[in-house]
Formats: sequence, C-alpha cells, structure tokens
Amino acid sequence: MHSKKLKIYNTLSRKKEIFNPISPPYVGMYVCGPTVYGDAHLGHARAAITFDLVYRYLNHLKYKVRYVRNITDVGHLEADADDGEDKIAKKAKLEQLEPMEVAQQYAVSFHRDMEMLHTLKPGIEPRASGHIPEQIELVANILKEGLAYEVNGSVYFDVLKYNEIKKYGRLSGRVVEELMSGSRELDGQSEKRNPLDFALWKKASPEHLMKWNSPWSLGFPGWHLECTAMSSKYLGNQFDIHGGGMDLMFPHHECEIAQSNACHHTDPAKYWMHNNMITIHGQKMGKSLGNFITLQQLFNGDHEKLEQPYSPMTVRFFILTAHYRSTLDFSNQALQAARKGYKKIINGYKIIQELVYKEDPEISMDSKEIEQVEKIIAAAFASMDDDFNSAQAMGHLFNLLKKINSIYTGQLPSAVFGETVFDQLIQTYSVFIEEIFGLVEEKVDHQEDLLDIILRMYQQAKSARDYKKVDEIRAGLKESGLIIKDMRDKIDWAYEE
RNA sequence: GGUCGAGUGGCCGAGUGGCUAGGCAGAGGUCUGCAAAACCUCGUACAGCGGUUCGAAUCCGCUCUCGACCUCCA
Repeated sequence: MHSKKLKIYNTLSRKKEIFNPISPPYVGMYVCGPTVYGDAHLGHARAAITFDLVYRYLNHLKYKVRYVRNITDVGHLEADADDGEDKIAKKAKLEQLEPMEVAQQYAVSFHRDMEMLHTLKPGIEPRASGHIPEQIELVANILKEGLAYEVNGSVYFDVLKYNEIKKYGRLSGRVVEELMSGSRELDGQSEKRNPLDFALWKKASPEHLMKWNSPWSLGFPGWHLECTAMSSKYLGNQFDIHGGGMDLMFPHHECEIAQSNACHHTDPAKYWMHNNMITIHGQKMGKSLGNFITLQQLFNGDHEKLEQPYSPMTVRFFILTAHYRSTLDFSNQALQAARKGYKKIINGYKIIQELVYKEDPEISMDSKEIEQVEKIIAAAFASMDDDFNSAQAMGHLFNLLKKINSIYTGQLPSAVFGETVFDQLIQTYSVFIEEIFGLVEEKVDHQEDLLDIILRMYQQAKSARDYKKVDEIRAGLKESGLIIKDMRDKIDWAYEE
C-alpha cells in the first residue's frame, strides 16, 4: 500500500531512512522486553505501545512481521562488579519465593497490564532461562574467535580487542578511548582485564540460586547475551528492526552489536529504533530513581501523585499523542486532557458505526470539501510513514472527526462528499482507531446506576399515585427478569425465580 | 567532566525556511424547553541576543535553562 514511503529513524545512522526490509514482505522485529522483578510502570507502557504501533502499522502495510519480545528472567546483574547479584534472585530471597516464582508472578502481571493497554501479543516471547544452551554456545563461539577470555570460571568479552577489528560504540556514538578515560579505575578485585569488558558468563557463588552447568563453571549468563541468542535463533543472524528504550542503547545494545559481530560477523539489525523516556516533573521515571508510577496504580488511582485513576485507554492515547522519540512529561493535567481527548475520538468511532451515506438529489458535491478530506486522509498516512508520527496523525484524525461530527449532527450533508469519498472518510477513521492506534471503547458497567434511577422513578410515580406508570415500570422490569419488592421503608429488587 | 538531546501560546504536544497542527482549558457565537453534545470564531506561541536570507519558531554563532546516557533501568 504505502510501503515504499515508510521512513524509519535509524539510531545507527542518526537519520531517517527509507524502510527496505531484508526479505520483503517478511519483517523480523526484536524488542527488548521487561526484566520481571517488579510491576510494570508507565515507562514499560511507553516502550510496549511504541513498538505495538510499529507492529500494527507494518501489519497495516501488509508486511508479514515476526515480532519477538523477550522476557528477562535471569542474568541481569544488580551491579557491574563481581559481587553483582541477580535481580530476580535478590527479590526472591526477599519474598521467600523461588526465583522462578517471582519471575512468573511479574510476567503474569506484565501480560495483564499489556492486555489492558490493548497491545498485540508478540509472535514469540522467549525467556532467557529457556535459552541457556544457546547462550553457552554463543560464549563458546566468541571464545573461539578469540574475542573473550576466561578467568576463574567466568568469561568476559574483550572490548579492546574487538575494537581493533570493528569499532565498539557505533550505536551510542561513543569512542573507546573516551570511554576508557571516563571509566572508573579497576578496584583490583575485578577479574576483568579492562573496565569496559562485560560478562558473558559468570561463575555462581555458592549461595547463588539460579545457576547452570557450563564448560567454564556452574554459573549464569551475562545479561547482554540473551538478546543475541534469542534474536538470532528466531530471526536469523541479521534481521530488520531492533527496538528498545533509549536507556538500553548503552551498554546493552552496544554489547549486542559486539557479540553479534564477534560470532556472526554481522550487525544483528538493519534498523535500530529507540523510544524516549517518560518524565515526571521533567525527570526520568525509573526503577532506580524510585519515582515511577506502576500501571496498576495508574489504573486505580492509588498513588500520591495521582488526583484520580486513569484508564488504560487514556494512557494509550496519552502515549500516542507524543512522538515516540520525544520525552513525554507526566502530569495530572496532561492525563486529564488525554482522557477527554480519548473520549472525543472514541465517540467518533461509535458514531461511524451508525453513519450511513444519504443520497440527496438536491445537494451537489462540494469539491472544496472533497479536496479537504482527501488531503487530510493522505496527510494522516504520510505522518505514519514519517517515522511513525502518531502525534501528527492524531491531529489529522481530529480534523476528520470534525467532518464526521458535522455529518452526524446534520450540519454537513453526507451528499456533499459523494459516496466514494464518504466511504474513504469512514474507512480511514476506522482503520486508524482499530488497526493502527489500537484504541477500543472502554465499556463501563452502568447496570447498578441505571437500576437505581429506575427504582427512584418508580418510587416517585407511586408517591404521585400514577399507577399506570407504576405498573408499566414493574412490568418492564419483570420482562428483563427483575422483580420489584415494595418494602416498608424502601424499594428493593430481586431476580425473578 | 565526556557524549547526546531539548527549550513552542494557561497546560500537553506536532512542526523544522514562506502554507490553519491537534488536544485540554478559556472567551464569544450557532443550535436548543433546560442541559449536554456538536459545529463556527478568537488568543496573534515559538528561551535570550546576534547573524545568514526577499523571508526563520525552523539554518548558523553565542548566552541562559533543563534533561538523558556514561552503573541496573522501557
């Protein structure tokens, strides 16, 4: 459809590039998923929704996308030093749970939150702990290439040696020499030859809970390894898109590139995409800063910074109204504006379900209106083609909504557009809401409230001795299986037996 | 300290050499039994100072302010 026009900002080149998949129409996309040791927060929502948008738009363009997003449930070190503790294991000791129990608990809650946000599930969602043999094989291969070394049962990637063959730091724009001067001095305790080296395999201390056998020691894999192992397993040594948060660019993605070049002799991905951070009062929202708001807190309003709960669709809309490469600042005001904006746009979606074209011989087509609508439609898709600019596309969608509302209220007869353009208008709006933005109506259960209103009207009719109305209400409710019970001091109801 | 990025009207947030972004809030209006919704109109925003240009929010320089990464983080 519009595939030739799609441009993606590639972090590797720092430019927008025309998207040319390696083997069209197939597209391989790998996105760094969560480390499951805590509840998902707004930041996770941003990453998930960003790449959900990418996935959805590529699907819309009729690409056949294999979308892989991992779950990190092992190997993520608390600190870079040798005494680094596994994050999952640390939490497990704290909660007296099995490490796998912790991982499972948070993986489940992550999935629940993602489902509430209406993100599409990845085609494959591999776990690091399920790919230990693949990771061991990678370590062995990198050792064979002479780009890693073993010390006391641990294996480290030799960054300086690698840097002689292929520059390290191309993605994040870093130069090894500068990194060297800026890095901390080795404390003498370290096994690493160089502070820039990173662990491929770590020997486990006796009290370490999650450990596997390997040719080097009973231990566990380094964090960066899992993504290389799993992406190459499911997408091949080179695939199209690699995504993740900007904070993962260095060192995580840089290390992935190094590992991949070391054993596969190729960069893993053609296009690197990074979503920006969510800020709270201008400061990054993150686990390490302790200023994050979890999605569950957001949904139920249970946080001191929240004036009210915000629904999943409000959050989704909020994230879509900013470009993914811009920071997005959290505030109650912004969320409240998003809530209203979402309601307005989803109301338009409700309207188009019922809107039909009305032929009217009295009214002739208006070329100005037609041209306007055609222009907006083209602009909306052009925005998406321009590095997934959902914020701009949303603006165009609101302009379409004005036309839709005008038709709906009768202020603008549908006949001025002609049937073809009218259909295009409805189609485009629907495609954006359903397929591209993934917004859905949030059904609210009004049953109790409505019943209250009916019972009050019943009460009033009774007081007014309007027995015709009283009988009418009683009969109506009976039809839907409810019986009114006139108690001494109140009106109650029961299910019909 | 190094590297990178950002400062847009009351708020959020697109845009990046001339062409209305949009949403929320606010003012006025149309419609209307009331209310709401919807639609129309409005604010004449681009951190500051210079420069380039017929023309700059948009390019260049300087200044100020803020942030991210450099350590685990989406």
